[in-house]
Amino acid sequence: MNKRQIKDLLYEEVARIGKAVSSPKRLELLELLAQSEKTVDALAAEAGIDIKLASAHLKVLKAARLVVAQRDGRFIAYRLSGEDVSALWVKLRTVAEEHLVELKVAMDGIFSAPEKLDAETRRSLMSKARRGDVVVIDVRPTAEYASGHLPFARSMPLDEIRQRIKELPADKDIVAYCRGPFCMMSAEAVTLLQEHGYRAQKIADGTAEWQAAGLPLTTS
Amino acid sequence: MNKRQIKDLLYEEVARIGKAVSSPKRLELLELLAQSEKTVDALAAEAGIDIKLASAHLKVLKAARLVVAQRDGRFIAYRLSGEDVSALWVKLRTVAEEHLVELKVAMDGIFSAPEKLDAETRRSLMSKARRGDVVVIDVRPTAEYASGHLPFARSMPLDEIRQRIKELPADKDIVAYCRGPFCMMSAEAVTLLQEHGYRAQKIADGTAEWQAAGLPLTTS
DNA sequence: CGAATATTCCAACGAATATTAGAATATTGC
DNA sequence: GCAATATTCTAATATTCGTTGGAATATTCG
Repeated sequence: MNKRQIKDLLYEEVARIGKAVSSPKRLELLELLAQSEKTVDALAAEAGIDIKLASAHLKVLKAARLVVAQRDGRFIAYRLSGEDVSALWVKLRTVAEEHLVELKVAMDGIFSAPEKLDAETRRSLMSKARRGDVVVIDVRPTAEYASGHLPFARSMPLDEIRQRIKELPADKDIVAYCRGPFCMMSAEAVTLLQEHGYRAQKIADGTAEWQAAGLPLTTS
Repeated sequence: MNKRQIKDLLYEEVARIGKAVSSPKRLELLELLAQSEKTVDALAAEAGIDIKLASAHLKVLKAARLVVAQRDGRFIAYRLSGEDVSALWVKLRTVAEEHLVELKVAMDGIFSAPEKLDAETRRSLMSKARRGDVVVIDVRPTAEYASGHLPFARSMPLDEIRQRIKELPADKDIVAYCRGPFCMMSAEAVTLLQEHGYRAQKIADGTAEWQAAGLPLTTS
């Protein structure tokens, strides 16, 4: 084997990862799995695709070793094969946000731009949350919250906010987050809260972004 | 536009980046461009492909905004559109190295495994280099060295080592680096130096890895 | 065991992609 | 303006990929 053949082989292997992340649906599946492990039909339902198609995409992700499957009774649960996979998704999205004008305008135009956080903002958010000056709410489904959430955040799933809104203090700032910058749940939560007179805002970070920034999550 | 359509659009955009990095040749081109800007025929020659094909791949990378082209007289120089692109390449390769068994065995088997560095090792290498306890040599072509190199490293291109070997101190440890873990130049340099009685070793880092680890480069 | 559920496998189609060859374009230097 | 050089564009082909429908597999529950 000469140098050229060796190199071809090495880049070929890395391209397997590239190919795995070259499909929009697979990226969506990865982002969903970055929240918590999920079954095939849960993934299919959330991504709005047929179960067979979801299964096919998951097979590709599995072949690239980005996800692992585990049978649990009648269901098969998929999960990311490591934190680094989640970090790769964040990196891809960040590069896209940075360079693709089309994505920038899409995100600006469609829903109110989520607050991008820098290291300092993240730090100050945490100290305010620790002191109780702000209430950080995680509006994702409870299973995702349980799988890992921002420190000091309390679970308040989007579809329970209406009923449970009185649990929130009316005199404090409320900060909502969900699955990340592409997720619209926190925006809906903020609208809902503001309609009820709360001071609410959202942040762009989800747990994947938080972790990719080198900050710890809490698992309950 | 409903939520599903918006999401489809967003993931579609990110997948443009994914598609761009789904080809082995494009990854190789990205790694080459992470060293320094280069012309189309230089890239084609280094990657071992036809100029037309290189041009086609570069067009794809350009459409994904990962590279930018600038005409310089008769030549057109391509360069990465940002540091984050280089970081994306490193991330992809790292994920591949971590999860793909095939890549692990390929790297172990073919040439002696390069030393993976952790934060502590990098720090100690720099302080030894600063004190002059080790001599760090950059064995890439001079243009790449000029475009950015490790602090305290001196340029000693692979194909000049034979002639210039006496410039190196025989009583000190020599540490060679090149374009990264896939590049074989530092391994060749080490073999050459050891044959001449030098205490030489290589590290896996190139400038992209160094930078991705959050450490600064020097430009001359 | 047999029905129900969850998931995967297989086959097939059209769409997108990589690669190659040949023509066309843009710039430089005479 | 013309020849030389560097690069891109166009067209053509083989291959791969995404998606869908129907059949097959594995597990649980009665």
